Amino acid sequence: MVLFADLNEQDFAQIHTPIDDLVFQAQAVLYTEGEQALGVFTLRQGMVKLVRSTADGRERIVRVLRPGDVIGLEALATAHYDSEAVAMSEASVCRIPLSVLHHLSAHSPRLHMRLMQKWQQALRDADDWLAELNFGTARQRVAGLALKMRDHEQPRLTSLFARDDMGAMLDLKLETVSREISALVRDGLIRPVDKSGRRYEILDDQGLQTV
Amino acid sequence: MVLFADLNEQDFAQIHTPIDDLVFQAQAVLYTEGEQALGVFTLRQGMVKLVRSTADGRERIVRVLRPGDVIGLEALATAHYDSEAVAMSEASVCRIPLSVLHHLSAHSPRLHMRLMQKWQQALRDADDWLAELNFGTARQRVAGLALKMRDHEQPRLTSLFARDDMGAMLDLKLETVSREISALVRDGLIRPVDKSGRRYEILDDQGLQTV
DNA sequence: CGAGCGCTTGACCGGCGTCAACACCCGTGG
DNA sequence: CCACGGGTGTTGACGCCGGTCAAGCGCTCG
Repeated sequence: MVLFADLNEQDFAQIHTPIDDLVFQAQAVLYTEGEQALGVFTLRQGMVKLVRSTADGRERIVRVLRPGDVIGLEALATAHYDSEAVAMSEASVCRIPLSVLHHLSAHSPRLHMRLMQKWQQALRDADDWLAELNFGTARQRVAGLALKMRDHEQPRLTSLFARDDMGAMLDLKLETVSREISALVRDGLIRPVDKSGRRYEILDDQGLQTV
Repeated sequence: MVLFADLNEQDFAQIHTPIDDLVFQAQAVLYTEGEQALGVFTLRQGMVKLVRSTADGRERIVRVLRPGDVIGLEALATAHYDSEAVAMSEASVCRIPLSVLHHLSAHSPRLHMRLMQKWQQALRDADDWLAELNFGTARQRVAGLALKMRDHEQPRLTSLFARDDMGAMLDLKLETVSREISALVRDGLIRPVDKSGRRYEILDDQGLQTV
């Protein structure tokens, strides 16, 4: 598993509470902003978006989590979730009770280390979203998102999202997103591989970076 | 201190490496992006900005740290800094060697808890900057920054920054920042308290939130 | 086959960027 | 003491990028 990969037998023996395997449908809500936390999730398959509502009611996607990421880490510190988590596709997760993590992080240096890496990665991701995807022209943002969402196994392919979701990630309107994607296709930087508008092939990643 | 507030004698006895008190002048660089990390800093006085450079050379301020915040937490996980840290005013800090934190976080549950709270706070801050300050119109962003930078002791007062720094925080040009501040003053929401353009009094915080 | 949803495209307009001039503060030197 | 110069903030004119409103297209599903 994501967090337990390098635990030894002694560590596992300390886990007395069951760890659930769960599957959420697309659009299902894992938890809501401010909700009392039961546990932390690790993501095995699918994608999950973290959504925040501003004081005046607008919704903002602050990050997208992919397989291997931890969902709701903040619950470890406060027992509440800071944002809403919504499955963007069918998502299979493990739910790990807070008690298990609190106990193990104090008694297993291996899990302790692993958790710290996850904190660091989450913070780095958050800063990346701000510095790379929410900075500059609409063209630059869309190009940046296409690069960030490259497939790990097949780096020539990338996954985009519903246009209004992309708008909420990049602080653009969905029409602008659509226009910029069309422009990237027209300029020969990417090419759609299906008719859904979600999967694209990257033809010129050098060009995408220097847009 | 920020991290050591609730340690007991036994914990302190485990600290064998000196912890330096340092003072940085305004504009001084605490560390640079990617640099090998010597330690983690806690901020006692002053303000520090975290700056990232994008692939194409633009500079982006991802967060501003204030007294009580930890600078360079990511070094705990990777021994490298993810961004550049620059003092915005004279800043006094403590530098805590990585070895001290690694040792204590494994042997003192109190520091362990404290560190986790700092990770959570840093992540929440990062998401706040994205969701509240980099979303919506120029007016909303400037108003949001004024609210976020309120003085803790005197909530009617707020500290702004050099206009180009504010631009790098909000993804606006400095002229736009200047115009929007002038507009907020003209509309009676804030009022300058000195001639430097840095300190303002908040006259209508309800109005600022609902801009 | 029609209804509905999401994506695309067009026309128009407003907000923000660009370029420029100017005001103000402060330190320096005649 | 005042003149000068540089740095920073403000304000104006104008153009372009992206938002708004609307129409149209293609896919999916009933």
